[in-house]
Amino acid sequence: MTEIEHYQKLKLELRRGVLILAVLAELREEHYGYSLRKNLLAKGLEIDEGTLYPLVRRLEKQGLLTSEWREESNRKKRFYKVSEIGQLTLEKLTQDWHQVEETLNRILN
Amino acid sequence: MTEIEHYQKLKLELRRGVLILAVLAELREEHYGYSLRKNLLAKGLEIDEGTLYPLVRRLEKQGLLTSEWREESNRKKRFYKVSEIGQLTLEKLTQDWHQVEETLNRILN
DNA sequence: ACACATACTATTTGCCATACAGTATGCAAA
DNA sequence: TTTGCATACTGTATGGCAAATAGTATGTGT
Repeated sequence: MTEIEHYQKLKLELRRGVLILAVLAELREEHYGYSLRKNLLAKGLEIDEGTLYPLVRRLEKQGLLTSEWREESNRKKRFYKVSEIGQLTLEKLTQDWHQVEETLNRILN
Repeated sequence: MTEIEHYQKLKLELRRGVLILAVLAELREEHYGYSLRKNLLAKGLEIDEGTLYPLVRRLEKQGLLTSEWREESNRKKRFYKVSEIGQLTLEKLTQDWHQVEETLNRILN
């Protein structure tokens, strides 16, 4: 493994925990998979389908969001939205995030 | 698994990628394992030994830091410090971090 | 004796990325 | 008009890696 590959891997690790939080936050408003992905991309977060779908699946299994098949524009799509528990979890995680942010920035100085 | 356990796990995920960056940053100055851990703790980042030691071992294997056994205060300790490559990687990752920070905060609003 | 200092490892668990694998719709060119 | 291509849209399998957990072990000062 080259240095560059190592670096890329570390960079991925950095994104990792953030994904869940981003998805939860974005799903305060209802989205289907594709639009969720596009929205996150527009805000600067690229996430592959093969990463996103298992992720929402996991979050749903944990009760943090709900999903429903519906037809829209002649197409069946699966719509996701945070549950109440998901909303609470999001709020707590947001606080945790700000703490992590502070701590790391303190260390980086 | 209960909701609380899920939450705790997510919180851990959030810390995850940050650890490497924190360790690299802290090792701009030389430390041995124990003092490294104490230092990070003092700055608000708790990290278990069982996490820290494999981590530094990994970073060393990747060439991001060097280590050396030395005696100090009648005790042999293993001292760690970032290498040149580690320093460069740290700088790049720091930029990446700030970008992640921006992106996530944008999504959270 | 006890607490603290110091270092290290094995196992378990879970997740992300990668790659693979589709269906359906609209539109343009042939 | 049908072939083909783009893009919308949704998933699954697996492999490798990493953090947490729960240990082992020795030394030192009080």
